Amino acid sequence: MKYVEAKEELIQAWGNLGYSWGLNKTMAQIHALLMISPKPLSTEEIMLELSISRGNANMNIRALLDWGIISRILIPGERKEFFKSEKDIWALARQVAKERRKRELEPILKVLREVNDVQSDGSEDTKELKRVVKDLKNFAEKSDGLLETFIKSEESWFWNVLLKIMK
Amino acid sequence: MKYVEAKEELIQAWGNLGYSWGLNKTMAQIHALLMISPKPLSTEEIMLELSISRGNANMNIRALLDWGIISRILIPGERKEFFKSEKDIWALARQVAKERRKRELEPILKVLREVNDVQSDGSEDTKELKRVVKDLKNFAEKSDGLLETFIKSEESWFWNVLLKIMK
DNA sequence: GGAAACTTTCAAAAACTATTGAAAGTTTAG
DNA sequence: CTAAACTTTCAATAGTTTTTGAAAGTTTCC
Repeated sequence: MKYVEAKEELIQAWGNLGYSWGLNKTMAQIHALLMISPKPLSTEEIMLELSISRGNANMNIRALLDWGIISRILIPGERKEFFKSEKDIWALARQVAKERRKRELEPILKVLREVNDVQSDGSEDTKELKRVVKDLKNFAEKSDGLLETFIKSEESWFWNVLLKIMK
Repeated sequence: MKYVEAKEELIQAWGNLGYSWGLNKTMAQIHALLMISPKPLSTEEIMLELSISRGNANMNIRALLDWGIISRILIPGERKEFFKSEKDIWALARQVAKERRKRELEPILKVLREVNDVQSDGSEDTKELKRVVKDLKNFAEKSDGLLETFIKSEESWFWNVLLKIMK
């Protein structure tokens, strides 16, 4: 397989995966492009490589900065801003986990805690609801704890533990 | 908090979480409704409770069946079909993990394996690409293994192991 | 100051996804 | 066989998200 072909396939595939991680398509593609680029790229270069508009590039670059998975680079003697991606996939995964925890898990935990003290009127419906909420809450809290551990962990330590589990 | 209020909040919140797990909004809401219902519901009842159309109800029920997270129930003496959800959240999480592994992780692994044998022409770009692909592949394969273990594991065993990790 | 280089914004357009509901299809009971 | 009960389909519509690009804003340099 040729370089250009491989590059395109990879951007495509990473775009899809990023999408299922909660980024949007363009965000994920910009990230993929920066991942495989040996040097930082400017907005201009990103627009050109991915054939996207200036506005689109700008917005998604900002979103990536916001998620903390790419960073702004100032090159001496250049007026443009350049961007580079965190190349360590482990760090990236941790960052994504952190964002998603904040954006997704925390809101549902809040609701579960509220709903938890629904008035029990003794009916089947209420009983079932209470049971389900209890289970969900338990599950969500355990997941939250696990995520927290993951986010704070060291790569080698984590994989070693998992290796043991997977045996 | 009153029952009806709690029910609505929960359907809403579960709808959002389901969405971030890869279901769509209505799918997730139908699932939430079935989760908290003590008895199986018919399409009619689902339509009514969620104020959605027949077609929409039908399609999303089918999608849930497809994901394997709800099941069809035949009640003797009734001609309608009824549906109930898997109530064990652990089993549900495992099922979702299984589907997403199939839908998301497998395709990218395939691409990574293909892209892996790009011709190295000695340039910086090619070197960087190879490096990134190697890392991604390593990460994706480890994740795949972990997911596999999770999908096949027993609840109590899994949480016990994780509890130990999290200390 | 003012012009060039660059970044940000945002309303409009395009692309994509979800929903409706009526019609067609299927199954069951008598 | 036929009517009633129920399920499925799908073209049209509604709703949401993404993208565009031109204009406005900002920074830098002489």
